[in-house]
Amino acid sequence: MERVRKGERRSDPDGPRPLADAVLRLIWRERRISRASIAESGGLSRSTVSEVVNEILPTGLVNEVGLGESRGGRRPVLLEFQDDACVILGVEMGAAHVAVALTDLRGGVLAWETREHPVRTDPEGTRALIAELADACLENGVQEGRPLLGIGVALPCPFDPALPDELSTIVLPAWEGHLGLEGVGDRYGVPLMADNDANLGALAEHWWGAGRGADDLAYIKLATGIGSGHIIDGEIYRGATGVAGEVGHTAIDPQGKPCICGLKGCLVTLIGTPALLERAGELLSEHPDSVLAGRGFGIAELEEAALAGDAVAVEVAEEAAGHLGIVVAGLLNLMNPSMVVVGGDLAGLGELLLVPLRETARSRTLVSSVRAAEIRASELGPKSVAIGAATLVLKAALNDSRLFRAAETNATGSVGRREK
Amino acid sequence: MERVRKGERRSDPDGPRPLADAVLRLIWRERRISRASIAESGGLSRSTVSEVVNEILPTGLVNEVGLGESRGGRRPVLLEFQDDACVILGVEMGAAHVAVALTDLRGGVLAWETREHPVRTDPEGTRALIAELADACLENGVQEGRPLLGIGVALPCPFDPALPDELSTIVLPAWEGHLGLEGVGDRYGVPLMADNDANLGALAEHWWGAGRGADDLAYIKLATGIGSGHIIDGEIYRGATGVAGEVGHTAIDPQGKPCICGLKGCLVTLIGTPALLERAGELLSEHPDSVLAGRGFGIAELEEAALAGDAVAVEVAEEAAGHLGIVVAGLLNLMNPSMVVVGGDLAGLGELLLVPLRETARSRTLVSSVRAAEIRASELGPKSVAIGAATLVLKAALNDSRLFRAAETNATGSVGRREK
DNA sequence: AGTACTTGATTCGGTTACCGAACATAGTCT
DNA sequence: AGACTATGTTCGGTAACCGAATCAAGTACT
Repeated sequence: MERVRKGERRSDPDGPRPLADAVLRLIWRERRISRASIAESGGLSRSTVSEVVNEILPTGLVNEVGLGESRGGRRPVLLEFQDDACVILGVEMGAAHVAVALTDLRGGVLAWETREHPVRTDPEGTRALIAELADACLENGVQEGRPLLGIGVALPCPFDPALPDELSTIVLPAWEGHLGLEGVGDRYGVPLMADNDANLGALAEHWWGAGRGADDLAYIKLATGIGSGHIIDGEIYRGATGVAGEVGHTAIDPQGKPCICGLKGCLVTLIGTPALLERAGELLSEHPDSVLAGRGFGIAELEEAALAGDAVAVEVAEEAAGHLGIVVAGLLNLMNPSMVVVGGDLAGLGELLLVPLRETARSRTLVSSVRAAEIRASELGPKSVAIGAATLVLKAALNDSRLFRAAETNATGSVGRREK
Repeated sequence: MERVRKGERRSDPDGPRPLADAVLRLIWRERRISRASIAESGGLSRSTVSEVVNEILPTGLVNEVGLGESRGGRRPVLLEFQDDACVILGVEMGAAHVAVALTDLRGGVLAWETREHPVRTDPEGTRALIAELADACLENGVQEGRPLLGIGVALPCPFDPALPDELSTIVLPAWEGHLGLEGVGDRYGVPLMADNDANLGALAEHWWGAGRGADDLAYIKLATGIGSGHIIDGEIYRGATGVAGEVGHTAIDPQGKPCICGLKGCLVTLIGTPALLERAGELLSEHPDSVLAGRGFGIAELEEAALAGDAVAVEVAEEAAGHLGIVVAGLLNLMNPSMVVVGGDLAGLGELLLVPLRETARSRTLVSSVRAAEIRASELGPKSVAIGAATLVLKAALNDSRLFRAAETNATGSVGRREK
């Protein structure tokens, strides 16, 4: 078990408490653990652990919950992390919808609200909608007195946390380069933090979903656009300017269709949602017996048809898997993750997508350990990005427990909202 | 200026000294700095800095070298890092040659020895050759009494430092999976550490060459094979199993020539050294007036001809740049480094290679900040890998100065060799 | 030149965050 | 019952810092 990183001398009594935070993280990770086990796995003395734990207990994040099994001596007092001590809001801004999840401190979704909205063109309405859905989540999902820890926001565009006020004007021109969500955080008196949607999907799958235990993973989000998020050594990888993961515009076929980006044959022109629907339409002319024939259909219907074994839908999915496999192979060769998680529109197809995807990817990768990387479908499905947004806040609080302390003072008898 | 990471409590008097190491690193980085400036930029008190510096001075790694300019008060005593306090051996094992560099603590090459050798098929002879060249370097390049800090080794195959005894049997079958160089380290009584050659090329360019200041960079090594090394956040990135950077087998043309790896149209089948020579041969039949016509030529002659403006050679280089550009574009989109450094066989062509490379790469990348990544040629040329091997040792010592202390006790009056 | 002020370096006492030893507690094993 | 073992707490000790005071050596103003 890795040693706890010990703290440095503090001059400021309100400063960070590295050791207390490290112990809190350990308890969080183990869920239930005794003081003696903390000392052992953290490389600390029992006296220090006692001291630190007694500092943590009054926060309510950890409780003593009875005794464990004896290992030949006195039975240990079990400490348990209280997953419901706080709640977190995770907001997903899509290109054309908003979703809000309310989670506990273990990634569990307590409430979920989503609505279609022209996010790209209506910043003011989007801000109001986020507040509305957040209120709804807090009213439906919160038990009395549970403080709100913070709000995480997933953005459908590149985002550099180093420059939080510089939003990409390419994807969201109407937003004029700034998010303007400070008001939402102020409304509840909690911190607000943001990141790119694919990054947060990757984070969620790493913490709670298909990617548990994989410290180096790539998450590929298939939708209208195609992006990837990368976890490297357990942390979100953003690249030099925060725009890593623009995997959708990898050129597959130099002679392919022109893309909005100005290039030809980008992955997104082949397997972006519009391309999939168009391809299905093409195939329908040869297969008038398909269940999709003669009616309008969207990606949900296409997915359903594929699962039902419809020849056209299956063909579309297999072609998409082939194209995606080429890019995944390049990704494996270059970055050598231990896992690739596929999320978004087609992830629900499961093995129908994964089998041809794995075959293409593995036939195009060289080194055996690269080929050994697991390729899986998202476990969290459409909620992964919003859950990841909430996880961003949880991660920050576990790294600096002052966020927990700030939230406690914020607990209200009402739904957690604070009238200022 | 970033704060120095303060030390944890030590129970072991021979344990690591994080603060002393951090101060030493700061002095190394600034080269000349006063105690007061260390306190300021490290976020420490002057009293602590005095104490720590007085602990460092007796090691001889840092000396007081006179007074600096007054800033309105007493003139500061300047401390200077002694770049020549130790020497380091950097060994490059290629597929068919061995090179050894002796460097100081600032990446300066004090001696350089290289010889052709069938490394792949002759492990025992290679080990003896490494020892021979190392001896030669120490005899030529070392001033009396300079201790040897350690030996770094660059390997022409994937290497996972977590499993140092499992060598890829694909690239080096005759080595039977283990390096067997412990004897060389023992011979001089110093530690020996290894890594992949492209990783070490990246490290060298990041520390001393074209990549200085770029905390996220990719280094692409063009040779018989093609590999890349990646620096992420200032550290070598190895991926989950230590084989990241297998960029040579990215598929460019699914209908292309078969590659030794079993795929078709890999980058290496288009711009690996043999492919370049073959392509030049093809073009010669149409251009009998080329300076290359009617004689045998290797990559050095091809490079020379291109620099002289020979049409065939220039055409080969430009085609190669185009193929490489496609892969570089994918790399930029995926990993968003701030710089790409091209090293190896063609790097000497300079702008002749870089201009078409930049054009292809930039025309195939989307986000403006990705396109802003600089694409440069290696500054360290053929020595970069061996220098990087030495840098691996330097880096380790700067992270744990006990290595320096161990080396001091090892100083000999002779060439640094120790008869055991 | 003399004086006030500034910056640099050292000394020394104080504080913090840890450890270790001793002890109380509560279990198992024979 | 007695020996032994593991858990948790108390308490004194100490390494690794800081801060204030002091000495040192420069600049700036009068």
